Amino acid sequence: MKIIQEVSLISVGSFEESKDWSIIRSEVRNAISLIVHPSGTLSFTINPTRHGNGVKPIKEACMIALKDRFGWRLETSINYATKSPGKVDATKVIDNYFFALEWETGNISSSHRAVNKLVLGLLRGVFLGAALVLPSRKLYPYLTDRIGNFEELEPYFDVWRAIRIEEGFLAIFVIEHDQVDSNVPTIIKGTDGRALI
Amino acid sequence: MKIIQEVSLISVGSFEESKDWSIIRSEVRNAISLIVHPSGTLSFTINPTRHGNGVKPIKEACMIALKDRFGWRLETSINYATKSPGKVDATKVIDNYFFALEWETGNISSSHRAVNKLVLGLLRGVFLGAALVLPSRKLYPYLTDRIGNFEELEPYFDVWRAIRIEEGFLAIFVIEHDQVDSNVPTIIKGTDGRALI
DNA sequence: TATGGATCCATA
DNA sequence: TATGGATCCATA
Repeated sequence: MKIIQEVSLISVGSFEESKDWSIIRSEVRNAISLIVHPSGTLSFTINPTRHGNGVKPIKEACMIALKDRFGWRLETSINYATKSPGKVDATKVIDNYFFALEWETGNISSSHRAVNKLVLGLLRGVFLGAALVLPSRKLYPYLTDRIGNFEELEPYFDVWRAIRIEEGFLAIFVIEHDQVDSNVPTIIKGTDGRALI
Repeated sequence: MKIIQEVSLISVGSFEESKDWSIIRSEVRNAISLIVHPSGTLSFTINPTRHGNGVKPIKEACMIALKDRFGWRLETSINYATKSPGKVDATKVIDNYFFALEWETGNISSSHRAVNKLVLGLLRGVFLGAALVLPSRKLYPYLTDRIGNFEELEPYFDVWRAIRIEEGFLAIFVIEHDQVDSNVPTIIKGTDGRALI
């Protein structure tokens, strides 16, 4: 899988220039590059059937790489002191602080929650930085309908940029397939939502 | 239907003390009170089957009342100048400004988008004020699974309270059934999502 | 094609 | 019971 864009949605303070971010960024880039399809190949080729590919397996390889190669923790429950929202997909601990990563291939509305959650962690000071990974609009049509995608979230960026925060960093990685090929198998869909009809 | 709580999530400026808000508030309260089930009765009685009631018809009566009795516009497309997100459920025009209302019975993640959208309208200055209507956690178990509900959104309030804004007002109305009765029919579900399995 | 939604799933 | 998600629908 390739990264076609990186956006610093929130960058207050020096984290963006830190060594920590430089390392984390390269780990995330590296892990994303390890997502291939079909398995056994060296790049991510998608069958261009509209809404033809499920999203569940896509995240796998990236999460495994973050965990096994770079020592991240997966599905971390975050304690925000009081009433805490749930988990984030992956975290890396740096000097007793968390860097949090959310992989967003749920519904686009779920992407709003994901960003809100990362922002909350920054506000509470439990995250030093955070990142969201989501598909480009070019990949979007081939995946389960209404999956979160960069272009549809972008009009809301001003909301998060208006957050009053003392320190915090939030990056967005936009991912896309490397090639299109009707001969590769589609990615299997789960039984969620309305899949069984 | 009854309103069990009203929260001023954002209140910067004088809108909350204005005559406009006093009128709009009473219109919204009035419209919500007109939601009944089964139809023909005088209150909202729900069949307490877990996940047994669809949400689509619930909004109906309220929207019709806002439109027919109080002159609101439904499904208003909002022009936020540049890249604009879509529509809000209902708007009332006051001195060339909009008051916007979102009725949230989509997935809880969709409630995040709804608030983000209202906030964006406030930031852009196209809304003078805004309101979100959503079910209480007590009503929640009887509706389609994972519907937006107040208690699950509440942990995120600090995110929206941290928005840097010069002027704006955002209220949340929490609604609930008046009675529970196993003898009333369940509210019909649509064919959306995974309904047909 | 684009956007808000409605529905049910998986897992702790 | 609680939470993040995955899936397909309806409509303009």
